[in-house]
Amino acid sequence: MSHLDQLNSAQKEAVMATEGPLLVIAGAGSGKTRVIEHRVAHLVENGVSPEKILLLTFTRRAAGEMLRRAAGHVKAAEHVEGGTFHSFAYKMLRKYGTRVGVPKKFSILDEGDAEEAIHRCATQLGFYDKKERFPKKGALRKVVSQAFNKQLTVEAVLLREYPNFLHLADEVERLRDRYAEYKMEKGYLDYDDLLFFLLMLLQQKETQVFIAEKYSHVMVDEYQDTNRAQGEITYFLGRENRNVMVVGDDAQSIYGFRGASHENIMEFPKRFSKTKVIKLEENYRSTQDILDVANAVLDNMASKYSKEMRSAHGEKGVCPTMLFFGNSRREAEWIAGKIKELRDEGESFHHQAVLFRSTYASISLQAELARRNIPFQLFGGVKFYETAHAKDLISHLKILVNLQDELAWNRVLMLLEGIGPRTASQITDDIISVQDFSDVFEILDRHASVGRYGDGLKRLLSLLREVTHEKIPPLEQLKQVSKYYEPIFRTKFDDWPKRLNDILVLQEIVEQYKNLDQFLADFVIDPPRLGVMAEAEDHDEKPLTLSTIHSAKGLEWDYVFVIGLMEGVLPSGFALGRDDEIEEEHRLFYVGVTRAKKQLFLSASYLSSRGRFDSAHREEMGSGEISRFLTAPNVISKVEHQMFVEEDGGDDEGEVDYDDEGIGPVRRKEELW
DNA sequence: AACACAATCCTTTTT
DNA sequence: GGATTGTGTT
Ligand SMILES: Nc1ncnc2c1ncn2[C@@H]1O[C@H](COP(=O)(O)OP(=O)(O)OP(=O)(O)O)[C@@H](O)[C@H]1O
Repeated sequence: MSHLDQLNSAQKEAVMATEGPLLVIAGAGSGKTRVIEHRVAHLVENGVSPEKILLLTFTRRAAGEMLRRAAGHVKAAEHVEGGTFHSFAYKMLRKYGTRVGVPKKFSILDEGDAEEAIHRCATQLGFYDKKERFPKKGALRKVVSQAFNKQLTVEAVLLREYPNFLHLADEVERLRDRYAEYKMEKGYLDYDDLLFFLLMLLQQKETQVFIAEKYSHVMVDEYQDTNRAQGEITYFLGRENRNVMVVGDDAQSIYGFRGASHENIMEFPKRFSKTKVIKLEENYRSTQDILDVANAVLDNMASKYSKEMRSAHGEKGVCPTMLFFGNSRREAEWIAGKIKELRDEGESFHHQAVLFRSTYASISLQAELARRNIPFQLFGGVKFYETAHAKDLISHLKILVNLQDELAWNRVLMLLEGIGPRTASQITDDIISVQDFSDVFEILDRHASVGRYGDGLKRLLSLLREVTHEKIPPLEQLKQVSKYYEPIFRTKFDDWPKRLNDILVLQEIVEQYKNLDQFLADFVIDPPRLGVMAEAEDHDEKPLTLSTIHSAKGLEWDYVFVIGLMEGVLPSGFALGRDDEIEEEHRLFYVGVTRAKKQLFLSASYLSSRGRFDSAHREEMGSGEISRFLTAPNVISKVEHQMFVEEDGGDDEGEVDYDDEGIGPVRRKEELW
């Protein structure tokens, strides 16, 4: 029982309340996740088998952290079940999907695949034949997805996001229906379908009974990040035995763009009668100096999240620092220098993080870190599984697993010289009408008589013959495919040397699988943790973290730098002029600030690195002003300011001339604002 | 029907 | 800056 000593009384109460619905609502760093950890340990110690405990949350990163921490106290706890809602849905639907009409074998469409599918549907419906411009696939996917995630009509989403296409609501709705049919016909599920069909499954009484037997306790972390579907899923998971605990912080709700809101938290006690509500009052993460800033930020928001946070240790700490630079390269130089300095004083890279609103805000810093040989790990931005070269290779593997995979075939064929959309579609249609490889070979053989692309098809044919000839391990298959792909790869990408390493990385990942099918599923649902940049690879030292604020949720570091605090960056340019979105940006800032344990740096630079290209958007991006979240009087009065501005104002395109001296900190207080 | 090049549009955060 | 759409050529 010793682990219970690591909890305060409110936390203990939550841990000991092992029966009945429970809502833990508390500010950042108050030990909510710790409650989950210890509740798992406590349950396991009291005889609950770990497989009967289900832990869920929305983001992969938070899920990983939660599972890691939950396994930390009692050995057996490493067998608890859980992950993201999506990964749980995938596992359930694999086994029981047919009960709700999901094809027996299905594969997952990532965003790019989904867009491709939607494009095909829209083309089939003739929406691109008309003279009038029809929204492009990316926009269409967004509308369809948002309508589901926010539970809105297509019309309502259009009104908000694409008012210029409002008159096309009927067509978009027809497209949505067609897309839904298409997916069922072809055995595809997109991310939203995972939640949709899981919910459908859980609505069946027999599933509820079965789930109640399989899982005695369900816990959801970061509950404010759940949207309507996920809230319903939680409800049905707990409906039979009512042992559901959700934890969250309404002030940290930052996924409004996909339909998450604090409503689920507020509604929880209504959905589950006799819910025990526990609030945690003390903050164990940050120094009081940091919390003072965080409290001020909370106070500035339109909604009143009146949770005054105070440090449990009563530790005052170091005053947060605000830094202002002439341009983003100077910002990057200074921050990289500071990080190095801290490391040399004994604060390892691993305990420091740089956070930003969107990945592009970190580009200068990435370059600078690489230049200084500082190892870092990047979270957010383009996912490995979304890069064109990875998708090319993966498509070949998908074919091997599912010969009817139309989208994969199309992609593979389009890579060949002389084959464009038209020919690719024709050949694909022929192929998916047959059932086994020998027939496919025959079809390819037949098409290979066309001189224009015959050679390419013959190469493909011989590759396929080789990898299907006998049972060979996934890694061997991938190696063959890579060899086949190499010449295509070199022609297709001018920057292929930069991408080459990814191909080897992919092989390393595949090496761990005996089963291609499993690999392909994991690759999209639970992608391997490899944010490790090439720069970091030959270091033994654990890397620095670079992360979007979204992906930093639930995590903490001793030293945190939040960069790019300008109007148009944070708050994002997209949010300007929309009150509800500004509010969400504000919460995002709050999340960033509350990641810091010991010291917090907040930085802004007058010109972003792409500032001069962005003339088209400069207006809405807010002309280089410091973020309103920072200039609020009650915030700025709680931080120390340092200015680093050169006499000439700083030219971003200047010659590369690194000079760590020369620009001294100029302490100012009020003048600038 | 495919391709190369030019003009034009759009750019976030996650699964 | 990249992605997509349009135009002219093969
Ligand atoms: N009772 C406690 N005594 C000492 N340290 C604690 C206690 N509770 C939590 N902590 C520590 O405080 C930090 C924050 O805890 P935790 O991550 O559980 O907070 P959280 O409420 O989940 O935060 P967030 O809202 O940011 O996800 C962690 O380092 C945790 O180990």
